[in-house]
Amino acid sequence: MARISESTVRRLSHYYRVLEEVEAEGGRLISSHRLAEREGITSAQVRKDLSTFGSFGRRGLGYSVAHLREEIRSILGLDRRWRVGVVGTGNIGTALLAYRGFARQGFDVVAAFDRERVGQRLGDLVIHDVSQLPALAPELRLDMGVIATPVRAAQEVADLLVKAGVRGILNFAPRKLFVPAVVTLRNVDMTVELESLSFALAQRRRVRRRSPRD
Amino acid sequence: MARISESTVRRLSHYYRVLEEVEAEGGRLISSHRLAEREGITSAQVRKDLSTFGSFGRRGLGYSVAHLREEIRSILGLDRRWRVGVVGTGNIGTALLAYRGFARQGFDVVAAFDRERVGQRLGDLVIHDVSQLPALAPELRLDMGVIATPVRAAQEVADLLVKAGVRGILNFAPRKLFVPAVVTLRNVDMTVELESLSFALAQRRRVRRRSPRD
DNA sequence: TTTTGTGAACGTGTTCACAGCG
DNA sequence: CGCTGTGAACACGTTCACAAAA
Repeated sequence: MARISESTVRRLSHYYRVLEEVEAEGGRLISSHRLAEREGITSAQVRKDLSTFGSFGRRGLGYSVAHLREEIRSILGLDRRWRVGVVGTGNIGTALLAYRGFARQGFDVVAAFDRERVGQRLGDLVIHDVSQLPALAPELRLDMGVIATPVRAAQEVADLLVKAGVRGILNFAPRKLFVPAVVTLRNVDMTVELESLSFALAQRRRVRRRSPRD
Repeated sequence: MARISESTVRRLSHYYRVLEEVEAEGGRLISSHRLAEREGITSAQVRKDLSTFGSFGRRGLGYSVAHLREEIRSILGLDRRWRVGVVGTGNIGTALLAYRGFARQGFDVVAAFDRERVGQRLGDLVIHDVSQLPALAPELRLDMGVIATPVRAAQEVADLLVKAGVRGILNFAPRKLFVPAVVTLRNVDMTVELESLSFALAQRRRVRRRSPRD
C-alpha cells in the first residue's frame, strides 16, 4: 500500500464523524460532494483519500453511509480497544478522563499518574505516583500514553512511557519530545495554536497598514 | 511579502520557545544548525523560515539569541496584549484560564462564559451566561474567542463570537466550524489526534502481518 | 445521467547545494 | 573558514478532468 499522508488520516477522522451524524439523521447514501461540503474541502479530495484504502463507493450513487463508516472505523483501528495511561491529572488530564466520547470510540483509560494527588480517586481510577509506572507496566499493558504534565517533566515521562512499552504517545506539553522511531508521537500544543492566531491577527493589521487600498 | 505558510508560523512558535530557553541558559549566539537540532528538523528549514521575514543572522556567526527572540516575538504579535474570551468552563476552559503561561505571552482572558455555573467566580472572573455575549461585546472588545463547549453548541457560539467582533477563534470542539473569511480559525481536536495514533498503531500491526520479513 | 476512481497537471513546502559575506 | 541566505531541484499533497461504471 502506498504511503498514507498524515493529512489523509486526519480527514478520515472527520469523515467518520460526519458519517456518524448522517447515519443518526437517517441518511443511507452520501456522495463525495456532500461529504466534502460538510468538511469544507473538495470532493476530489474525499474520493482520493478513500481510494487509498479501497473502492467503497458505487458509481452513479455514492457511498453507503453505514458501510463506509464501518470501513473507516476499521481503517482507523477503532474496531478494537486501546489501553491508555494518562500522566498528569491537572485540567487537561482530567478532561481526557472525564470525556465519555473516548471510551465510546475504543480508548480505555486504565491508569492515571501524578506526582501529587497520589492515592486519590479519579472516576474509577486511583492515582499512582509516576515512579510506579515501570513496576505497573506489565500488568497495565498500555498501548498508548498521554502526557499532560508540566513541561519540565514531559521528556522524562515520555522515556518512562516508552520503557513501559507504549507504542503511541499523545503529548500536551509544549515541548519537542524525542522518542524512538517505533513509537508514534502526536502533539497538541495550545501555545502554538494561540500564537498562530496572534500571528494571523497581527499580520492582517500589518498588511492593512502597508497597503490601505489593496 | 510572500505568502507565509501555516507550518512556518508554527515552527516560529517553536523557535521562540527554544530561544527563551537558550537565553535563560545564558547562550548569546545560536546557529541554524543548533536550533534545528533542538526541534528535530533541518538547518535549511530554519534559515528558510527566518529569511521569509528578514536577514536576522550574521554569516560565519549565527543568530543573536536575544535579537532573534525579539524579532520573532514581534512577528508573532506577542509584543502586544490580546483580549480573549473563553466560552465553556469545563476542564478545557478551566485549563486555559488557569495556565499562567498564556498571560505571560500576551493573552489576557478577560471574560468567561458558560450556560451553567453563571455567577460563579473563576479566578478573577465572574462567569456570564453565553446569551450575555452580545450585550457585553462593546465593553469587552474581544480580539479572540476560545470555544471549549460541548460539540452541539460550538457553531452557535462561533456565530456569537463573530458578531461580538472577534478576529480569531480557537476551537476545541470536535466539529468543523464555518466562520467568515476575515475571522481566523484554529482547531484543536483531541479526537482526531487520538484516532491518528490509533491508525498508526493499527497500521504497524497490519504491515507486520502482511510482510513479516520486510 | 450521475458519481466514482484515478492518472496527469499543478501548486506548495522542504531539502539541496553553493554563492556571498563576515 | 564558517554560517547565512537563497535559487534550483525535489518531494509531496491537492485539484483537475475524464474514462468507466451503475
